[in-house]
Amino acid sequence: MIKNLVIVESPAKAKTIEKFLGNEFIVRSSFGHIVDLNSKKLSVDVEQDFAPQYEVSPDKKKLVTELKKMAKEAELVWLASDEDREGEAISWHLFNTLGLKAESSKRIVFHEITKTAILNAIEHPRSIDKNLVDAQQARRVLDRLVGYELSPLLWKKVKPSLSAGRVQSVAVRLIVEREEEIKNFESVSYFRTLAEFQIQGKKGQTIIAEYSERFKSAEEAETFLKKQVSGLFSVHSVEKKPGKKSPAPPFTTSTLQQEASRKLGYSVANTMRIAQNLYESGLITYMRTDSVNLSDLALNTTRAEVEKLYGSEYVKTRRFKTKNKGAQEAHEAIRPTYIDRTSIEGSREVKKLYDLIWKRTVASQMSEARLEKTNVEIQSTEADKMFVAQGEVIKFDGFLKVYSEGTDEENGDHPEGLLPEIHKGDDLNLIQMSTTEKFTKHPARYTEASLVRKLEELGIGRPSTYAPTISTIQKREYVVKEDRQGTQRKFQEFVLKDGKVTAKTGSEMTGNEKSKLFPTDIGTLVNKFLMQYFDNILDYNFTAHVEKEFDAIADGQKEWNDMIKNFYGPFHDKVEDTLNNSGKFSGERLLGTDPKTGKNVYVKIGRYGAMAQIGDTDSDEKPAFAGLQKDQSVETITLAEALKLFAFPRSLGEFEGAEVTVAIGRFGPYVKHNKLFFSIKKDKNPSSLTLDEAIEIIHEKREAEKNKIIKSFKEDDKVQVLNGRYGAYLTIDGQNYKIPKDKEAASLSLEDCYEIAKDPKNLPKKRGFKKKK
DNA sequence: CAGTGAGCGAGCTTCCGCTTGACTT
Repeated sequence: MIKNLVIVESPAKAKTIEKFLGNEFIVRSSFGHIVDLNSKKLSVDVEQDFAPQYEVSPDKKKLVTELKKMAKEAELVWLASDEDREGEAISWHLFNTLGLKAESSKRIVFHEITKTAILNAIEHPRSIDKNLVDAQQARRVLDRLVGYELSPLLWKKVKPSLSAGRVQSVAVRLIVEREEEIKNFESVSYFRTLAEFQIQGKKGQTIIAEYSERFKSAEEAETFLKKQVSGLFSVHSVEKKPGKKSPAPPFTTSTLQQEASRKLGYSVANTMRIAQNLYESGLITYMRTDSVNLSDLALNTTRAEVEKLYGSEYVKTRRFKTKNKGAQEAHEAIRPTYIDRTSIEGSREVKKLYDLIWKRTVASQMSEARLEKTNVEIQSTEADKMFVAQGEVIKFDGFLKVYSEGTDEENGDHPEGLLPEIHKGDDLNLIQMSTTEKFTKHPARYTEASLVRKLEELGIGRPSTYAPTISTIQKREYVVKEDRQGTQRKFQEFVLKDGKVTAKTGSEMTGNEKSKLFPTDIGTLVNKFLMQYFDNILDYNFTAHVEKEFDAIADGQKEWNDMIKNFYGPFHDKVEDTLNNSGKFSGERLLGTDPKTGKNVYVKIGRYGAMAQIGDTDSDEKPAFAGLQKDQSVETITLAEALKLFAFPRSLGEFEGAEVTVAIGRFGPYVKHNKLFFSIKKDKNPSSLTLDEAIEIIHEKREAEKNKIIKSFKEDDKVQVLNGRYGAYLTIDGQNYKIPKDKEAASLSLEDCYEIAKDPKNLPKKRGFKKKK
């Protein structure tokens, strides 16, 4: 007989709480939502007040059966899902699905996993807040209607299998628009002037200052420098001002992702995987949170730790308030569970992330750094404006002590950090002055992490969806994350030294990009389509606007079905109208005419992606088609490049009595020989590939094939033991089997292989998600 | 995995948020 059954959302949380509660309580987890709308259908009854048709999620069936049984046996069931919109809905679904009764179930909430918080929650149960549940239903239904009406429209008008949604489509829009800004950006050059002086009478004491005017042209810059040949320099003013710096608040999901990207180079998904690992080992608190709040327990232990490690002058207890409006704050900030664990065991990447979290948490509870800022103005007898040098000296490091231990570039020594002792009226000797051409920079492309920051700022998406959203827009091929090589750029420079001005030119790399998000042709096209017909949903304020309505529903001021009705009417009309009254949206671009045939040459997005086309679709003759290559774009491809694509398939000659051809397929360029395909690697150009090179590619592939075979059998050539991406596996007549862990792949006999194939356990499991293409 | 692209039509694709494993050839 179970006395008390407590249900929380996360199994790791269940384990911890069970320890606090003693043996009259059993704690189980729901693993998040247990019911959802069916993914194959709309599952919203538009005619019946938008009634959602919930089903137990397929992967939760077994769990629900177990929980049902336990709930029946228990005297009291405590619904302890998170204290936010989704959490309230989870409790409500548990109540309905498990068949609970009001008199034998209670709803409790806590937003930190400490003994006091839990015991306090048990003392103050409440009932399920149906208004909050309704706000969640509105959110769920709205997202379903938008996603499941817009996506099929895209399948018809643009390309199959595409998707659109309240969150992902705005993420794509941000990236597309940033790229447009960059394309339209006109870089302007200017000249920046730096001078190095020596303080008279003080050997070796130098100071570097910048002239406070930037010159627009090389002529202006050169004239200025020539004038300075006869200049006399002295200190016009020295101003010292105290300053201070305060630590950042503890981590939320979004700030953790940003910092781990900046300082450790982790992708957003990688950070979350490692954090999950730390959480499950009990080393950090929950990693999907929008709160910067620390529990009293955490504040106290951190204070003690700071005092122990650095002394009492470094202690400053702070409570941070979240500035983020959409925050629901069901959890604490991300922090080490035990702050006195200054380091942990594990892989390098796990240790580094823990270290980052530890430092950020500790620093947040330390005193501010005190600085002294110095501003020196230097005058020239030959110039109207001042040369300025700025210095910053740390008088008391405070929280910076913790950061300076790591490899943190942001707080590394600034060259202007230290200024020599200098006074008003000091005379200065000019050592050297230079004026260098610089260029204004276009706005930065998004990284995964900076995109998350922007989404959070707009209140779009939640801690649990930032990483999946970024993966979705890449999976749909709306955006790609990649490195791109920049170009060399020349710049001019004038140097004044020993009374002479010399002109120089230099060259520098510009436009190098590392792990940045670029829109693809299809991403750009889908965005254009959605902006044309559904700009209200792509509006950066759309989410903020509906969130206000969800809040009104949660406050009981609005019925959720009314809200959905008001939205759905015009939205659905627009979907229907677009469906019936607009043609295919292919982004077609006329490049020119084919010199051979005189026919028009187009590029556009088709059923299988970007393609070039010779001839008109409505003419009697069927047009010729050719797919674009991976690195080509509908936006930038030229007529000559497009025409080249039609030179395939191209015959190279004969090899071993069969024709060798080169062509470009769905997966890039390939060589075909004897009905076999051989991919051409990126370093070779298919347009200029020779027969010899093709034969070499064939030999390489054959060699690789040979190494792939661990074992084959004369008696039955259908049976092979092969080396795959995930280790050895067995294949019989095209069907693959796993090799049990207790068997050695290389020493399998033919009988062993048959034996393995008999056991259905060794069949590869079907993937949980859909196959690619 | 590799011959496509109009149109015919079958059958498929798709959302956001809450949570972990299971497991890929």
